[in-house]
Amino acid sequence: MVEEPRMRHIADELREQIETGALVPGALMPSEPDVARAYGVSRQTARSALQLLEQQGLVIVRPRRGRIVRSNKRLVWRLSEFELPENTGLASSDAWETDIERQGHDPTRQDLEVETIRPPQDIATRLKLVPERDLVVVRRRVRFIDSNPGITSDDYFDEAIVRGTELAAPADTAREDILKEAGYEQIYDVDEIITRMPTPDEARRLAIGTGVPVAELTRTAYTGENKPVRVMVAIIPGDALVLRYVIPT
Amino acid sequence: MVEEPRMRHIADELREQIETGALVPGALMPSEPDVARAYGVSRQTARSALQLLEQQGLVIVRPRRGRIVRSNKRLVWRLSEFELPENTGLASSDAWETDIERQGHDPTRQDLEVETIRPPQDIATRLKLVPERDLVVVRRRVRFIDSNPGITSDDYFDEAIVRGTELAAPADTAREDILKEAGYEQIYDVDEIITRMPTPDEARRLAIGTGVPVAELTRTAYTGENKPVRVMVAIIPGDALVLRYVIPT
DNA sequence: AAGTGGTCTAGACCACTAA
DNA sequence: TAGTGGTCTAGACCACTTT
Repeated sequence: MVEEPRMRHIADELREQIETGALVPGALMPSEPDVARAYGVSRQTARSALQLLEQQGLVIVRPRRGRIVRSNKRLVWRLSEFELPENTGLASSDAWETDIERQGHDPTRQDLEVETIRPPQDIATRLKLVPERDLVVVRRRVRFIDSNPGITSDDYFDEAIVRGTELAAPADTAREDILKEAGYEQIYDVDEIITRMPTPDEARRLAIGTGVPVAELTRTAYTGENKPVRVMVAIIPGDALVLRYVIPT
Repeated sequence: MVEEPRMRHIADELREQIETGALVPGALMPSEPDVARAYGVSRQTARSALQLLEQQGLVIVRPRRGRIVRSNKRLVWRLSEFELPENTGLASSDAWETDIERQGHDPTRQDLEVETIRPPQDIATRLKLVPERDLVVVRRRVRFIDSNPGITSDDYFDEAIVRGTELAAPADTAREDILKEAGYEQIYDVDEIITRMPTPDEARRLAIGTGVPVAELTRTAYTGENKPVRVMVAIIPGDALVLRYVIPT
């Protein structure tokens, strides 16, 4: 029988207290010195144990305040709700505000920033553009939930298409039919979802701690002729949302 | 100007080496003593710096071997491919094997385990069953990619429906029309995706290191009468797959 | 003023991997 | 056998939050 490292043992016991509800979401974890005293170990060992729980996503750290048990409540973001009996007739394109509101939260605050840039390689590939030759208009949004940063979502358009339209200017009232009026009707979307840890930059913009993964959702919109006309990249903190799709079989 | 902590500085420099390609995926990172010597810090500080990179998902740790720069190649799993021009007529239900094969990898090995149990609360809720009264048949799979554990996917069925069918026995050749023959035709799916860190148990089953998040995909299949007849829960390592959906607008 | 997590040092022993 | 990461101790100073 191999003896278990003490930090692991301590982490397991604390983990159990969280899972059984002895420590409820929002509660303060015992501090590093507390744990060190309680188990008769050095502060480093206590710290390592608590850091294991961070890695496992069970607690968030508030420097100089303490560690807090994470809540696992998530809001739902419906990314395709067509053909559902309960469908209320919304376009899925910006169900965001409706979704958040319906769940009792406030989605109104959005920071918007519009730029014209040379496309990054991956965006260029998706839009079938040439990085050295073509330009894209990018509309960067930080969407807030109850005044806290919720997700970032960046929309990319071929500059040659949106030049002169509302989409190329920092207006917030842009309707989705602008592209349609320009002769590019969006017929279908392709969504690609990956999971990873945030870059330091993303962690800062979204105000999330280390140990919170993100989902990266890339939605490419195509016309009937399979021409990609829009790429959206959303970075979603792992503990904020459920992504939901309804799929006819 | 605030002076930057040395561990952060070291981590930033190493991160840059990875991003610029000076350290390629698969390469060994400098060891803890190496970094300590190179920067004139204690081993703990060097270790902390390297652990920052782990948290950021840039390296994986092989205890007693070293740290290795992570590859970011991902395979694509198409979760709805209907109505696509290039559609080859596959059912989306088990596109898994086709998808993996088409990308030049081997999906054939699968470990299957079939059990009849009382449903966990969340499964019971989704299947509209009563945990104390009803039973479910669960078919647990570990699907391998090139002989390495790729994802786990657990299928849950109402025991009263599948009793006596192939789905209730540990056979691997179960076709999807078994439910249809029993009078429960699946008309649509609801997929819900969340992102989180793996439980210690999942990390073990999937042979992933700490610092690698997972996506949890829950697919609930419904009949035309909106009766849920099947729940699949897949645990997907963050660095293994891209989840893809095609959505008519 | 007391307490917190963040950082850092300078040691130590262990089990295992690779040469 | 040399090198690696895993664990652990016993100190220390810091900036900031809460009381």
